[in-house]
Amino acid sequence: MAYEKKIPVDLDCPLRLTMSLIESKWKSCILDELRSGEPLRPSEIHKRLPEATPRVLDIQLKEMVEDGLVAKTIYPELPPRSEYKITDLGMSLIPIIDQMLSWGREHFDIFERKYGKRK
Amino acid sequence: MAYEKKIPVDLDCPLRLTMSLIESKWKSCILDELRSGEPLRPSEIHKRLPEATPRVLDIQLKEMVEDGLVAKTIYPELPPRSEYKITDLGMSLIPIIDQMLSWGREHFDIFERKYGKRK
DNA sequence: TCATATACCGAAAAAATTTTCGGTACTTGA
DNA sequence: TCAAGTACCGAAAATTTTTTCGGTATATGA
Repeated sequence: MAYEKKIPVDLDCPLRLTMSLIESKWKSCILDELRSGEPLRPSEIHKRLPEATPRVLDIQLKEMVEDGLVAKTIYPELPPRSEYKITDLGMSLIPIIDQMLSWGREHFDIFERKYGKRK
Repeated sequence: MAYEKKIPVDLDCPLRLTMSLIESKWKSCILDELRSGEPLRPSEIHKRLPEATPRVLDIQLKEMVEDGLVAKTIYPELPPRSEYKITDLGMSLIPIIDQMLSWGREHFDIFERKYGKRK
């Protein structure tokens, strides 16, 4: 396989288990994009997260499918079409995503002051 | 400086801002250990998180101090003594830690079945 | 015909993170 | 005297994650 984590998830501690499912660079954002329940094509996800390379989205979506957070449907069409849809398990993480979103919005100014505007 | 992140926190998106403060390997666990408000010495934190090397705890605590999640007190004694205490800002992340803890406990069995017991 | 788009994958490079090891300096207890 | 503990830091190695680049295959529209 092209790319594989040594240990898929961390089973030692419930906190690290949860973290290991969402801690890589774009997974939490992908969950947020899929939260409506509407299935999205990879190119559409890339349009919504343009700073992520298509390759890394591909890799992380694959892991999320493996972990059961997202379901993939491949349509045997040409040109190829596939869709990713959040699962019930993935949806159960949305309250955590929500809390992180509102924490980030609430405390944004502290870090903007501290580390300055970027871009 | 010995070790420094290129970009301390990610200011582009509130979700990634929050994630960037806690996503490295032991930060969420450190917050959980400090949540009582009781200051802990580095050696004590290491005792509670024995799988983390003292070096990585040292590095991550330093970043957490820099980010304002933890406060450090150095006592000018010999042998040296220092203590880390969670700040109000760090404490405001505890509800997120709690949700991740209970999510992990709730869904532990799925991943144990899937990826097997380790250790 | 030819560029573009679709989805995906391999391989290598680059970057980031963590581990390992050793060293500082001083104390206490065996 | 000597091992162990305290906190910390530098440097290099190892590992993990992300980026970059190119390639597969086919269809559509200019």
